Amino acid sequence: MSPSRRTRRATGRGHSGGGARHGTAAGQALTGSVEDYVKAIYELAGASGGAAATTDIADRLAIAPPSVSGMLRRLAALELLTHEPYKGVTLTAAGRRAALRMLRRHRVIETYLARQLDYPWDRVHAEAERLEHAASDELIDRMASTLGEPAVDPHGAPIPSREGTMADIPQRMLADQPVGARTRVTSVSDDDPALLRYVASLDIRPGASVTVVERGPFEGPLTVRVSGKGGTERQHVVGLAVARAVNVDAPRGPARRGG
Amino acid sequence: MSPSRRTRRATGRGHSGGGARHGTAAGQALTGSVEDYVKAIYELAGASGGAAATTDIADRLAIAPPSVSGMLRRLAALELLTHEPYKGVTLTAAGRRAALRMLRRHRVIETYLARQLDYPWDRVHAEAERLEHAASDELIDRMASTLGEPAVDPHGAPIPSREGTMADIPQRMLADQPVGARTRVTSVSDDDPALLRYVASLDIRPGASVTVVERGPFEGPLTVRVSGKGGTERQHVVGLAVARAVNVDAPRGPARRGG
DNA sequence: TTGTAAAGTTAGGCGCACCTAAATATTCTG
DNA sequence: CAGAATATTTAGGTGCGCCTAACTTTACAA
Ligand SMILES: [Mn+2]
Ligand SMILES: [Mn+2]
Ligand SMILES: [Mn+2]
Ligand SMILES: [Mn+2]
Repeated sequence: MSPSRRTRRATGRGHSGGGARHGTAAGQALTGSVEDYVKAIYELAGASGGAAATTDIADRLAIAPPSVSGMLRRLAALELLTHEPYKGVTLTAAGRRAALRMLRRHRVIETYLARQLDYPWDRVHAEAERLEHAASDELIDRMASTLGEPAVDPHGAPIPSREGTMADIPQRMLADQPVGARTRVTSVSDDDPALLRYVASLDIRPGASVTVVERGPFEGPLTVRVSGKGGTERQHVVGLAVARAVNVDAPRGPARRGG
Repeated sequence: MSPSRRTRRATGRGHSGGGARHGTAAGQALTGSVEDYVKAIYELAGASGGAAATTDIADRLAIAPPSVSGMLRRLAALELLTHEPYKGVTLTAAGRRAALRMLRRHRVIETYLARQLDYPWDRVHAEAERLEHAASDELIDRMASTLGEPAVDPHGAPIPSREGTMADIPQRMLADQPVGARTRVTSVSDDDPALLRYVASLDIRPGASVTVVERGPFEGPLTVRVSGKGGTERQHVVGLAVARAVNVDAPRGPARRGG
C-alpha cells in the first residue's frame, strides 16, 4: 500500500535538461534561451521585420557564432523565424509575437523594480533579464496593474500592451543629430550600468532636452547642452559610445544660440 | 577595425547548458535543480540533520529515482551532502546553509506576492518555486525590507534570517493530536493549491484554534472544532490527508466539552 | 577578376538534467 | 532462513545549450 503517488512525469521536466519540446512552437512554452534569442533578434532587426546577422546576435548575447548558428536552426524548426543560410534570419509572425511578449515582460519588471522596490535604474536590467523567464503571465499582469499599466520603462523604452502591440516610433540616435539640433531624450540604452550611471550624472534621462553644440571632427565627441528638470543648463562633451546609447525624438528645428 | 567586443565567454554560459562548475561548491552559484534538491532534502530530513531516502526525494520532486541517484552523486561531489549508498543522504553544513538560503528566498517571495501583489495564498507557492532561482540576493533583501523583515510566510512557515538561522520549533501534525487536544494552527503545507483553498474555506489558517472532537477508527477522519477569527465556532470532519497537512503547536491541555 | 578578409556553417565534444530497462542490495515475511 | 517485495543503483540514451577547430561561402579590394 501507500500509494506513493508520482504523478506527471513522461513529459514532466525540471529546470532545463532532457525532454521533447519539438515541432512548431504554437503556444508552446519556450526555453529561456529561446526567449532571449527572439528578443535579441527583434531588437536587432527592428519592428520593420528586417533581417538579423549571425555575428550580431552572437555579439549581443555573448555567445560564440557557431552556437548561434545551431540555435537558429532550432528556431527555424520552431517556426519562430526563417533562415536564409549565409544571409540572415527574419522573425515570423509567431517570432515577433514571442519577442514582443518578452519585451513586455522585461520592461514591466524593470518598471516595477524601479518604482516599487527603489531599484536604481542601472541595476534593473540585469535583474529583469533573469526574472523575465521565471515570472508567470499572472505576475506580469499584476505588476503592470499595480503600476497603472505603465507605457514606458525606466529607460524610456515603450512597453508593449498585453495584446502584444507596441508604438513604433522611429528612434534617432543623439550621435546622428546635426549641430544645432534641439531634441528631447526619449530613451537610453540600458545594458551597460556604468554608462547609465554616467549619463544620469549629466542629467541625460528620458524627457531631458539636449542640444548639439559642436561635433568633433572624424567621428569625434559631441558637445551638448543639457536642460535638466530644475531649469538648469549644463554643457558636456560626450564620446560617441555615449551619444549612440542616447535616443532622441525628431529635432524641433535648430535652436538659436542664447535664446 | 570595429572591435566587435565579445567579452566574457570561456566560462560564460547562458541558461543551463555546458560548462565547468565542478569541484567543491564553496560560494559557487548552484543550478536551479541543485537548489531544489538541497531544499527538498532539508525539508525531508529536518533541521536535526537526519538522512533522506532516494525515493522520498524522487517523490517530492517528481523525478525518477535513477535520476535522483545520479544527482545525489553530484551533490556529494559538491560536498553539499554525504551519500551512504543504499542508505541515504545527509546534508553537510554547506548543504544546510544552501537549503536555508533557498527556504528564505522561497518564503520571502511568497510573502511579498501575497502582501504586495494580492496573490491568493494557494498560488504563491508555484510562483515562488521558479522565482527563487532567478532573483538576486539584492531583490530578496529589498522584498524583505519592504515587508518589514517578516518572520513567517503566508502559510505560517518561519522565514530564515538573512544570516541563515531559523527558529526550530518542532511541528506536530494535527493528524497526530489526541481527542480533546486544543491546539493552535502554526502552518499549513502549501504545495497543493486545492487543499489550501479547502482548509481556508474551513477557517483553518495559521493562528486558528482547532480542537479535536473525535477520531474515526482505523486511521479514520477527524472531527474538529475550529474557532475562526470573528469568534465563530464551526465543526468539520476532515480526512487524514488534510489533517496531516495542518501543523499545530503543543496542545494546551484537553478542552472541557461545552466551555 | 582574383585573392584575401570577414562572415557563417559544419564537425565534434562536453556537462546538465532528465528518462527507461535491467541489475543489485536491503528489508520484510512466512 | 529462503523467497518475495521493495529500495536503490548501474547502464545506456536523449535533448538542450554551450564550446573550439576547421571548413565554406560571401564580400571587398587591388
Ligand atoms: Mn532592459
Ligand atoms: Mn533574459
Ligand atoms: Mn512554498
Ligand atoms: Mn524551485
